[in-house]
Amino acid sequence: MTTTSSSTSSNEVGVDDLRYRIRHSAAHVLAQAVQDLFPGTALGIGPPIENGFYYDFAVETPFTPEDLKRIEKRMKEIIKQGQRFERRVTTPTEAKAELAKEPFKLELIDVLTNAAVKTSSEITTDMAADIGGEELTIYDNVDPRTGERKWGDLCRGPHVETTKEIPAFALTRIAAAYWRGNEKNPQLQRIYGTAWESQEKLDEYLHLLVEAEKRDHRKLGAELDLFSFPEEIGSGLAVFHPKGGVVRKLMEDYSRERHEQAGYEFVYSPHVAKSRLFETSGHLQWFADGMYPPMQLDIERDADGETKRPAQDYYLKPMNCPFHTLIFRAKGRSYRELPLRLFEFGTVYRYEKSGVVHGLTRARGFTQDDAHIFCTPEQMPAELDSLLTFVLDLLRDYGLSDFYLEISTRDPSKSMGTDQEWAQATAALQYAAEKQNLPLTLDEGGAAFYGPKISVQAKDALGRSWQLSTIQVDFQLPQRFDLEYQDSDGTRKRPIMIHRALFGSMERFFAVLLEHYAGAFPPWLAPVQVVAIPVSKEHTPYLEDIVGRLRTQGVRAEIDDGDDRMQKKIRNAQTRKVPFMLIAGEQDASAGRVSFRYRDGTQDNGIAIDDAVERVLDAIRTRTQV
RNA sequence: GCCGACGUGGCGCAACUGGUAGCGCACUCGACUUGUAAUCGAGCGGUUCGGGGUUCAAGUCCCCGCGUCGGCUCCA
Repeated sequence: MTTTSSSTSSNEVGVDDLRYRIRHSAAHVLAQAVQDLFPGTALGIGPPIENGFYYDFAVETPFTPEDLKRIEKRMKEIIKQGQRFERRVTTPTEAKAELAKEPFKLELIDVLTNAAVKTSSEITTDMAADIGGEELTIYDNVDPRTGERKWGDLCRGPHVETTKEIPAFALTRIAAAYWRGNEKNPQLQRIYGTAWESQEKLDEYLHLLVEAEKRDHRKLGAELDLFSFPEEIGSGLAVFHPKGGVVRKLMEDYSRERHEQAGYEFVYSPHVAKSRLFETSGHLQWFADGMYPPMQLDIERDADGETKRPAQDYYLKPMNCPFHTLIFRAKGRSYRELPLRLFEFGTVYRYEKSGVVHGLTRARGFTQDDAHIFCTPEQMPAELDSLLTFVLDLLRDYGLSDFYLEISTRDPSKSMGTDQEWAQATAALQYAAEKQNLPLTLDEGGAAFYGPKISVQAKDALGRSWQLSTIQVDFQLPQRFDLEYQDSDGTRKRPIMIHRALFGSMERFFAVLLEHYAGAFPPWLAPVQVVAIPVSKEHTPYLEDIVGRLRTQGVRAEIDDGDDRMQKKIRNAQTRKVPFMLIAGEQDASAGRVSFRYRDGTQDNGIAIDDAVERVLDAIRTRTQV
């Protein structure tokens, strides 16, 4: 599942937390089991993580699922022994002698004991969790009866007292991971596991995984006939089918309506542009890796085949901002026009590495609900403030309600502009974010190349966090494009640009909603809102009248007049996750009434037709879930 | 991009250590006409992702592409 990790999750573990100790200890048991079963396996690192733990190993042949079962069995034996975790302080020299056969541990000792390196970003959080500390310590696993040392690992702890205090765990998957997270380093084999303070908690977590799999938007997308990724088009490039098209159109329509009310103006821009544009914007310098290679057009040759006029490079656009700056620049601008808010559902293309493409949440072509706000420095704080409120309100209308904010700051190695500009922009964002009274976290060095950002993270029905909206302050593009407006005193000034996308991308937001609702969209978004089911054929005309009434009111209502039995029709509507089933047989028809069945199986029988129609319309109008 | 797994009719799966493909759902047709999750019967549908190779014989083995999945790195 593609979620950003959440630091406010209830699963978060602090160093002293019981779960942290259980998971860290489980990682040690895992490593001991692996070294028992596969002698000579060198160890990487094995920290606790959200919901579990992992350990990296250097092995000749990757682990198989069968190996995993054996390892799990061995771990259970170790846990049963009740080995004690014993802390032992050591020195670099001693530790190196002891761990002479562990090349990766030797490297860690060097990194840890080298003060110059220690303060740098060389040490990742996971590494620090695993081995970092003021002094070097080794944790030994000791047989409680004989006192014999069974195993040990360079580690700062803390751990549980004995392995018996690992009440419930499971190994979940095998994967490869680069040593120290750097793709230039060798790849190790990583085993992931999950561990909890009780069997119930473990079962709960495993159930959550099953639930998440059922809700997987890629699966639901096929089942509900919403979208697909035809191989012929290319990896990461989706087509929306009619049913998915309805949902997407409704999402866009409502968004448009709200943007109109909030003072945005709609613009359109093409999908390709000459290299010059992206040179000016800085994309070719800073974002080229994420762009499709150029198309070379308009080359002219003479009779000998010699080039008379060189080719022009055209690029697919990876972002909409350069185009919007050109709209701003298309004429002289006055302070009276500011803030100028330009909105576009802009489709962009990014050359994602083949291994990262993931359904609609990580596509190579996607449509941003993108806007760029050009304003004066004085207007910026108020604009950011109202913008954040607007964002959160709109997301709530789509059924999300659990948010936290994240501020991403500059990565000096991947950005342009001056420190002062970045500081000013970051401060403005910080101020706006704090006013919202939502949890706020810091993502150091996570900003785009042109400016810092606030992102709105939303949690879905399963408690998973998704990065949705981003709001970025940008001093750079106005400079690079030499944007100006004339102020009231007649002088020319440079506007500030705010980039913002609420849904991030329509495709990703579609996927988030699909998973959030497990395919059971609220009536206002449901592709089919009502299915009418006659008990027998003779009641079809009766229901046709009602369906006709609903349709004239704009309701997406159908009648199932096929040859199936009623029970089958109910099952079909249920599988399609239609919010309202309207059923009528002799009883209802003779009384001018109709019966409801909902997706959860509840029914509400004998409702007067007027009331039934109003009930449907009301749910749609108020965007409530049924 | 890297490591590993995988790729069989629209979908979900089956086919022993190589002997030219079966099932369920969906779809089409026919019969049945039934108050809250699957009526019965018949039929249509696959050059087993693409291209090469090994073999008397390849869905099964080998190579190269393309794509998917789980991670790593990266990211909306």
